[in-house]
Amino acid sequence: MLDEPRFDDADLHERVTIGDVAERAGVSIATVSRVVNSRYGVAPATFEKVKAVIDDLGYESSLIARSLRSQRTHVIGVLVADIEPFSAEVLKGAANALRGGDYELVVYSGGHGGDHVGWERRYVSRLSGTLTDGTVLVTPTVAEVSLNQPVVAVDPQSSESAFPTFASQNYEGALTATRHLIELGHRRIGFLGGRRDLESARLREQGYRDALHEAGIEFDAELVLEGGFKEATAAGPARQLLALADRPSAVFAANDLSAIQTMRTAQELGLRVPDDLSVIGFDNVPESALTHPPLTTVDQSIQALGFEAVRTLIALIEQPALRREPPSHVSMPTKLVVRQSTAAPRAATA
Amino acid sequence: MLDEPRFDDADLHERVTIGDVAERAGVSIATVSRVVNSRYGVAPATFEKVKAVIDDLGYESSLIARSLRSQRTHVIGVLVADIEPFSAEVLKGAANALRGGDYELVVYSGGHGGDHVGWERRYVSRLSGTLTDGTVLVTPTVAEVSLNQPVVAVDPQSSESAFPTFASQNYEGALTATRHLIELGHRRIGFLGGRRDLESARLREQGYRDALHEAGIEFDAELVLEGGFKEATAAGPARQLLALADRPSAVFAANDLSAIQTMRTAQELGLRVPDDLSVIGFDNVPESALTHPPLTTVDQSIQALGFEAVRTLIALIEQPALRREPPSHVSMPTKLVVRQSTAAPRAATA
DNA sequence: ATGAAAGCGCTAACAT
DNA sequence: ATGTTAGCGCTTTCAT
Repeated sequence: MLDEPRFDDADLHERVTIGDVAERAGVSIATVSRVVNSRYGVAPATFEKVKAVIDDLGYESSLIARSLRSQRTHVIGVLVADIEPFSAEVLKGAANALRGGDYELVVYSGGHGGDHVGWERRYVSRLSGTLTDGTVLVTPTVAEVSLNQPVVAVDPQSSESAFPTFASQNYEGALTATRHLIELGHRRIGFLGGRRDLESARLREQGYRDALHEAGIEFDAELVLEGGFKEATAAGPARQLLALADRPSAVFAANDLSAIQTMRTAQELGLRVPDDLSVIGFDNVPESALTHPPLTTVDQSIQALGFEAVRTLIALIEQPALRREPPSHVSMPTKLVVRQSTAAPRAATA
Repeated sequence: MLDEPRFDDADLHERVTIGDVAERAGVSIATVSRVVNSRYGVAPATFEKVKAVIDDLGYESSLIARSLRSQRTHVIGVLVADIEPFSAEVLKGAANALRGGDYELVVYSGGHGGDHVGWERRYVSRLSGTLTDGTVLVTPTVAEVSLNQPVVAVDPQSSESAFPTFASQNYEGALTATRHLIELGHRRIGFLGGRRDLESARLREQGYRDALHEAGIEFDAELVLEGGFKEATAAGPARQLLALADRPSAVFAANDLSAIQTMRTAQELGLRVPDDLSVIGFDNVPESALTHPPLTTVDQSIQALGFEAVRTLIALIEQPALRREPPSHVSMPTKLVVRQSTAAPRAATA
């Protein structure tokens, strides 16, 4: 029982290397390596002796040193720009796909919130061919990444890409969301768009436009702003939308985060949701249920996206022949989740 | 525009190494390294020339190779047993602390859900001294990890540990949760505990016991089971609790995941929540608002835990002198969040 | 100002 | 069966 615990030099043990083990066991480094990797050609007695020393010293091979030399690391990399509700759900799905298997997961996130186009190119080349056996790109800012190992993307730039992609039926989901508002009687519907470089953002906008069109509602460019998918970037456009002289009675935000920000902005402006303003989001991240009122949104199975992406990646890693096949482009269904942030407009029955 | 995109050899570009740059620029590897790391002693003309080649070739230094040689990597490691709602919130907080700074984040998760005691010892030694400048341990299974670089822990084994720890006021939170049930009129209250090796689990059980005691309710060992904090491990104990001849009218689950599992089990057994059974959780992960009915729970600021842990870790990395100070043990307040899974017991007013 | 060379911890040929 | 050796891509002395 330590009286006054301290992080002092006694705790700063030097790392035990393969050389330490070799020396102590009286064998060569190569032999230790063989034991560690259960290679053939080690005498049972030597094997046991080395194993004992390994246990004794508490040796663990350095993944980094090993990955520098050998091909397979049994590590899957996931590259995210930031850890926020959407990517966190992807990660949960990815972790789920790995459970029980013999792959480990390394998530790499830049500290800059991915505000730099091409960040993943940088990270991919910094990590791959080395640490990981394959990489999952989440909402990448580039459509192509050249790499000497398998890559798949979740919520890609384009589903025409050269590697497998995993997305939801964004167009259909956006149609459904907008129709929901129209059916409630809204005619003046704002759209707070996402990152235009992502296919998902483009398709959601198209769904919005087409739903208006089929309902005979004229498109008004004033009502369409880009919110960038993040709370910080959505704040300005949301305010702009709600400050309009002829304010929309409803806003379809291209993801939950910007929908949540829209609700916050509405509140700041003294607008009540859904009485004065209906808000609908997209994603159905868990956070969307925590708002007041709870957010109506379009559910996409984000975890399933991450799950399938990892499954496919592992298949690609283990069966190189598959890499010659045309890449699959998975598109998953969405579902309207009606909660309490949408209602009929106050003044109208339209 | 590719007609039928394929992942073929043309895409499998070899990694550009420092040697490629050196060769192309007609300088030595050492010089390129100096340019990359902005070291002194490079002629302006050489500097520019090399920089041009770097841009041209799209060279990025390998983090792995670099970390093998040099001390500082500007990467923070977070070790989690699995990516589930709790750890995901910690990660969001950690990412938040890194935003705008010049550290990057690597999350390492074993594929085995951390079902192996001491897994983090393994991962710490596999990664550290190399890839990362410091490590955040999340819900570790060991109290001490010896390492030649700073370590901090979130939701530790013990807040007596030799490194800084970050936890919530688990005892107080559990008191509050149990009192809430008692105030509603419950007398027969089950407790679905967590991983006993974690201090949080032990404190929550103590809070439960003490709240019963102060209310003059006799402790019944039959009503206390260990649920292991995960849905899979909680299922059995939850069923056992609800199948009791003298079934509890309320259950306090030691975290939200086991509370959610308890609600699910109740439903399977035909029990309505909260009419036939009240359920209260602990954590307030976003998922807790998604249940039917929404879960009453004790909120802990999980993201803040992750945030502060990273902040402290960075301070420890950048100011080695701090490592000689006694480690801080942060304890954050909790808050009861009453939603709809708790109510007065049906038959009694107690 | 620049290059040659050693070496970080490890694996994989190649010897023996 | 085991050891020797050559790197993996990089940083860092130490020469020049």
